[in-house]
Amino acid sequence: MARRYWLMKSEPDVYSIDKLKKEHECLWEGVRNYQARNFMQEMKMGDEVLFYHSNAEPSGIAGVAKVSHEALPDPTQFKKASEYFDPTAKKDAPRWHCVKVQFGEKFPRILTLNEMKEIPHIQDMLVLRKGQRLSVMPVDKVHFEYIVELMRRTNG
DNA sequence: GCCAACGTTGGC
DNA sequence: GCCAACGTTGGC
Repeated sequence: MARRYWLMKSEPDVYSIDKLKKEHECLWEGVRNYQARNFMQEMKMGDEVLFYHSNAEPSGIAGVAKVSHEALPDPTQFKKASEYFDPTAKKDAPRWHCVKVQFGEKFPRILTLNEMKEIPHIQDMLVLRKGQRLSVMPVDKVHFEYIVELMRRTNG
């Protein structure tokens, strides 16, 4: 199956692209939405990810990451002390799964949500749909490539 | 901090 | 199965 493309949101106060760059790889734990979880379960090694900073100043796409491990049970669902603890999850029947992602590149600047709204070529992106609150969602290849190219040209 | 747009829960 | 209440997300 062909490589797929995704967008994953993270609040930079919680986990930013700089932190991923430093740690090289991370487990995308804490997703507690079934639709988002299901998308992570579809992810394959090597799939590419737009790393989106949400609830940020400004919000927007901060860079690119790559799926480095396919979905596995989210360990935080079993940890009582975790804010992501889920008492209904059982070890032999985990409810939440998450992938690992690996740092790809950090854009020279954030491609802000406001800018994205002004780019005619990418208006079909799910992330721009009003009321779209998913934290993990698919992205069309053409949109992914358009954004990456745009930000690479932006350097100067 | 506000609040719209969702998703989830639970009473019936 | 309906739907009101509640919780969460995330832009603003």
